[in-house]
Amino acid sequence: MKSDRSIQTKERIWQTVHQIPRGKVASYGQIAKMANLPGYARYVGYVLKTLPGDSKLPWYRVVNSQGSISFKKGTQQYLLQKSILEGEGIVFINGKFSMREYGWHHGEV
DNA sequence: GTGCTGACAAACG
DNA sequence: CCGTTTGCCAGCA
Repeated sequence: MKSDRSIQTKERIWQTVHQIPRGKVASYGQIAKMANLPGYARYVGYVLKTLPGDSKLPWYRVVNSQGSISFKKGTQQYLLQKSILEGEGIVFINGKFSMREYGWHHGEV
């Protein structure tokens, strides 16, 4: 069995991602830290990757700490995430955006 | 158990 | 600013 702990861990990550307000983004490491799981940045990526297709989670608001999308540039996934974020008002310049401007801090809406 | 992988991140040069 | 190295950790073969 997949241990109850890992299940709750995933749910805490889902909850945290769910709280990211529209038009803002958060890094994998930041999500992990907020979910009280420092060091689990890569695991956050894994959790999002294995989300069920019908999930309503705003996975596209999770990006890397360098202010860019973690999918390989040019892939369908990269383009999808980029267009959704642009639709929420985020401006890309050479594949990057300002974390200082769009970064989310727990507590703000 | 062992070794490799990855939607990461920070430190180097 | 960019490519590389190192640290990280659960999943999976």
